[in-house]
Amino acid sequence: MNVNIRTIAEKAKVSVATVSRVINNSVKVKTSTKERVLKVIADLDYEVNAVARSLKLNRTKNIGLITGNIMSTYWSIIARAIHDVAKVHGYNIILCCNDDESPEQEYKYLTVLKSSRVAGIILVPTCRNVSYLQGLIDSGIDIICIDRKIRDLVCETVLIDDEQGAYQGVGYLIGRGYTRIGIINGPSGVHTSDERLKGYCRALYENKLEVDQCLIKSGSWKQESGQELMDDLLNLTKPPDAVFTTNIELALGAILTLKRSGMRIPDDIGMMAFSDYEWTKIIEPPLSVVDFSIESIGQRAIELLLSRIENESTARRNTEIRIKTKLKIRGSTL
Amino acid sequence: MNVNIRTIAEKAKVSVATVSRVINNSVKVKTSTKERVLKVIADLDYEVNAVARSLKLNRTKNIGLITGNIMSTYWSIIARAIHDVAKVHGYNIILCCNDDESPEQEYKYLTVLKSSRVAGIILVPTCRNVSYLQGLIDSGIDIICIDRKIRDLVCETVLIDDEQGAYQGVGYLIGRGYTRIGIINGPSGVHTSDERLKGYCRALYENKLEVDQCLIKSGSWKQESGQELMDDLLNLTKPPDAVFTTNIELALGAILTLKRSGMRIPDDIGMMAFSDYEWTKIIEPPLSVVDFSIESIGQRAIELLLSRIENESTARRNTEIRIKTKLKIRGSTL
DNA sequence: GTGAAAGCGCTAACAT
DNA sequence: ATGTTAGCGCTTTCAC
Repeated sequence: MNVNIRTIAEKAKVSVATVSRVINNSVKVKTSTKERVLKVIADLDYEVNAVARSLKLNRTKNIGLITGNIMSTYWSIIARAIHDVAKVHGYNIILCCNDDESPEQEYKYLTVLKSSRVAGIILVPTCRNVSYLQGLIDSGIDIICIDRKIRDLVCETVLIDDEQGAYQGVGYLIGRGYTRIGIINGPSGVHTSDERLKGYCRALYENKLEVDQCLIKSGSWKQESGQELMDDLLNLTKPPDAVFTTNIELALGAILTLKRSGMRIPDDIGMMAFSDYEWTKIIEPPLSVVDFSIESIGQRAIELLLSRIENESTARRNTEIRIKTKLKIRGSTL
Repeated sequence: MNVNIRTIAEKAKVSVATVSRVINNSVKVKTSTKERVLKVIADLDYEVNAVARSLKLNRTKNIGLITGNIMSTYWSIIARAIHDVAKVHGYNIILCCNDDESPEQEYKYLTVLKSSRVAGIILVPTCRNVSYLQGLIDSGIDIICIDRKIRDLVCETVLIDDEQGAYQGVGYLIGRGYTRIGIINGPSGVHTSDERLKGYCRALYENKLEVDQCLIKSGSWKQESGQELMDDLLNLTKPPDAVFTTNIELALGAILTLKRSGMRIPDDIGMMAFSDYEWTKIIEPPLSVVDFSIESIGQRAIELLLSRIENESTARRNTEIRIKTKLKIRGSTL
């Protein structure tokens, strides 16, 4: 027995329109009437039916977030940042995890979110449904991409300065005297991996070091992958004297392998990772990293999105925000 | 220009009722008609408006998850497990983080979720809005509590065997010869902390060791708290010879303090934590823990919820599922 | 097997 | 300042 706007109207002896006005504070309502209505609302514990309101307005207060594996620190920090800002503005987050980078899953999430009339979407794109995405955007759905830039897509995007970050990190290793530097990377073909690899290559190139394909390893973003790829590097005829891993899970796996093989960091091998996390400070030696503000990605993205939503902005913008990186040197590098 | 069920009906020369029947596969529709309708739907890229459907049915396909800080590994694993099962059944997750255990925030989330007609709610309760919660449950909203049992609330609940877990862990420490065992705990008054403390006390008691209040420290669940409380323990006239931390963030903080003070684990001090995580294996020495399947909590909870939702179960059940713990002994204990 | 029509709870244009 | 009413897009009862 749900109490609705009509029940309130009857009890308060006003029309439903007036109740609606009171609820929304839209038009001036005589103070005495307003108070009477509010009293009835309080007495009956009335709450608006958000679904009905959404149907009428053709828009919900929900924001879709299509992200990677929420169990990974990285995505969870971003999700949290988005959640917090959204909350302040009265929006809920619908969480969609697509950790295996599946374009089909992405497509499905997008259609479901569209069908449920979300106010907007923040997306970590697989970069495969480009024309579908452009269609959604052009049809007026507010979408912000994060973490990856899609060439040929007109869409506001927030990402890390991946190339520059890797360049800094690898450049530092070179400066410290390492000459055979391996890289343990995510899947190739993915924006983030490709950009970080570019930075790695540029650092070598500018320092007149040869790029040895044997030293370039790529796999999934997961810890197990870090373990295996580090094994591969160790088994090389000429193994590396330093390794750069492009995320923190990969670093975890790599270090695990190194420990098992009895290699000493940083003497036998130097280690540096892209992205910092809490446990990097308590391991022995503490890990040197390319650091950046992960939450900024989420914050900038949700701010961008909310400004589109609330200003009913419909312009086809192609903004690109790049979060800066900076080195944190600890004990894992000479 | 949104295409709706009426557009489809007109183009397919049928009534809206028939279109609805096709969409929902509800009643038998003549094959030829059905195909004609499906063709139009495909041609026009029609998708049902989930909001309108929800208004009619008075229920959405969204499930509210009110949890702790999603950035903490623990909650993210649970959220992920819930998400995955929900996805298979066609439900979305609305993520609500309440990491500071605020009853007001919890109340607000509950009202918002109710107002947006979620199909059900999975809640990590603050244990403060008990009568309000009972009201919601009795009014027919399906709610599953996780991680904490609320006395006097008739509600299906999934939690860890906290008392037993702590008992096991502390019992093991005692068995290894430690006699002055400190505990770094979460906030007192919270079910989880209290239960784990009980287990700690029981282990001491059954082994004829005195419970020294100086050795019982409680604070927030966060890393910083672990750092500070470990400092306190170290500054005691008679510091502990082993420490049991009741979650993994606290362990991280405690270890950080230990490292800074030059204490050696496990010789100067033994360490054991409640709950395992990946990095526990790469630190030196690897951490001994009381382990349990975190995702099981989420899985059991969402299964319980879905069975209530889909069977339209309205019984006032008081099921209590407890996840079992088991020791993982590594190098941080003698 | 199919259609007509009521109605879910709300907002907003229009009328008074 | 307030009331009347149409209609958002859908499901479902009832009638044929």
